[in-house]
Parts: sequence; C-alpha cells; structure tokens
Amino acid sequence: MNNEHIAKLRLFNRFYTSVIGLLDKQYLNSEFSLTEVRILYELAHHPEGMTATELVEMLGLDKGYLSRMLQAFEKKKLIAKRQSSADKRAFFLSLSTEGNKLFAGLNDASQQQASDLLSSLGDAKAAELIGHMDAIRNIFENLTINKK
Amino acid sequence: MNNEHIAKLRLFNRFYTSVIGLLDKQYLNSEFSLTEVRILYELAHHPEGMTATELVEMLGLDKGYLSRMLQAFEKKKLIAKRQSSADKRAFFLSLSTEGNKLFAGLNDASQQQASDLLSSLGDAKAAELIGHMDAIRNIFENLTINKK
DNA sequence: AATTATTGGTTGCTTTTGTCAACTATATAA
DNA sequence: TTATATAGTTGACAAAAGCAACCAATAATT
Repeated sequence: MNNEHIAKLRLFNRFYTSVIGLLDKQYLNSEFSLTEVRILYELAHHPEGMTATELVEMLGLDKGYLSRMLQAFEKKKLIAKRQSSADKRAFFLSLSTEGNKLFAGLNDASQQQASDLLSSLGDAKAAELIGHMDAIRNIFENLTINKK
Repeated sequence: MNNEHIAKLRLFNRFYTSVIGLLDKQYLNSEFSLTEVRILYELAHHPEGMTATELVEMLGLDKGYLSRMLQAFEKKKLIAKRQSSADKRAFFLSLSTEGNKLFAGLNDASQQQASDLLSSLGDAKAAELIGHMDAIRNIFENLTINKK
C-alpha cells in the first residue's frame, strides 16, 4: 500500500470534481438541471425508446421524482410516450422532434466547450491529455470487468 | 480541431463523473452532505482559521446557506469561532478538537476507500493510474496559469 | 468629522431538488 | 382464483440551495 499514491488519487478526484463542476455550469444557464440533461441524454441515445423504469435504473433516480420530470418534459412537448403493447403499464419514451432539436443545441454547446478547452491546449498537449484519459478509462474498465 | 478528441474528452468527463459519484456515495451514509464535508475539509486544511467569506469564495456557496451550516456545526461543537480583532464583523473559523476527530474519521474512510481501489488494481497498474492522473492535473494547471 | 458606500455575516422567505409511502392498473405466479 | 410483484402516478414532506433585506462594522469620500 503506497500512501503517496493514495494521496494523489484523492487529490485528483478533488481536482477533477472541480473541473467537472466548472464544465457543468454551462448547463446551469440552460433552463435545465443537470438531472434533466442526463435524462435527455439517455433518451437521445436510445432513439428506439426506453421505459421510465430503465431510466430509474440507469440514472439512479427516484421513480416519483422521475415521473414528475417526465410530465414536465411532456408538457413542453420534448418527449413522446408510446404505450407498450406487451405491457400496458409501461411506456416507451423518446425525444420528440423538438426534444431532439433542443438536445442537439445543448450538445453543440457542450461540444463547443470541449473544443475550446482542447484548442487552448494546442494539438500536442490535447493529444497527450486524451491519451491519459483513455488510459484511465481503460484501467478502470478492466477493474470492473475483473470484479465480476 | 479533432472531433475524435472532443468525443473522448466528453466521454471521459461522463465516465469520471460516475466514478466520483460512486466514491462520494460513501459520505452519504455519513451524517453529512457533500457540501458539509467540503466545508470540514477546508477547515481541516486551514488550522490557522479562515473566515466565512473565504469559504464562500473557495467553495462557491451562498453566504446565507453557509451561515446556517456553520450554525449547525457550532451547535454540534464541531467548529470554533474566534472574532477577528482587526475586523469585528469577521470570525476565524476552525475545527474544534471534536471536529478534528470527526473529520479524521471521514478522512480515514476516504483513505481506506482509495486504498482499496488501488490495491485491487495491483501495484503496477496503480502506479500507471497515478501517473496518468498527475499528468492530467499538470496539463490543466499549466492551462489555467497561462490563462492569467 | 460627517456622510456615504462597502463588506461580513445573519435572517426570513422562496424555489428547487429529492425522498417516501400509498395507491391504481396491469401482469405474473401459485 | 387468489396472491404477489411490477410500472408508473400522486400527495406529503424534507433537504438543499438561492435571493434579498437587513444589521453592524469598516472603509472611502467629502
């Protein structure tokens, strides 16, 4: 057990928490909360539709809370609900045309932000950064796979 | 502008958000919120004392909100307030003996958690991971310095 | 010195976010 | 057929956070 390593891991976590917090602030001047954006994100990436229960599982939300947020999305015409024929309690949710358009806008802003960050680093440093990030993801992913 | 890089940066941010979320969950079975822990953390690392205004600036909190949280800490005897002689409006805040003890406990748990993660990776992978993390911090830090 | 503006912190009020339990309707198992 | 579980909704509530008014002390302006 290496104490230096432990300290650095914790330091990185604190550090990156603030990086992410900074980047997420952008969303906060959109009319949506972070949680709402996460929901839109999931829906955008499951165009075939997904149920509220699936969203609850993926995002770790309370189902009552989610239910209300979905109602708000519906009122704004951002999502479409299609009742499952196999299970009439369940509904397949997906972004409406408007919802997709709106999400595309949020996505563009996030894309732009990432792009700005990278270009302020310059090509060489940016490539380095991404290399480190890929490596970290890789290490963590092997970890979770091995734990199964 | 490299689209692949942008996508990977965003992927990493999402990925690491969930990593941090997982690690932070530990605190959530402590009696303190994440924000409260951050306050305790800052106080623990400024044993000479710091003012509420400094905390507000460092943590980006609302001062009213902070004021109440500090009151709660006081009621629990976790912090000590010493009025500034130079500016009688201001108070130097620090952890009490009890507060330090409590924070030490939280800190141990977090330390243990980090330790567990690293040892499940094994020495070689752990060293690699830390190397990547240091490199990332370094890249970002040069960025903010240059921006001044 | 007297007046004005600013600052550190507190308080009341409100909004946002999230949790919990009860409930309806459907589906599955015994 | 009865019991049990599940998908989603609703009501009530609690926790987290933000906003603005305010008091007391300090700093700046005249």
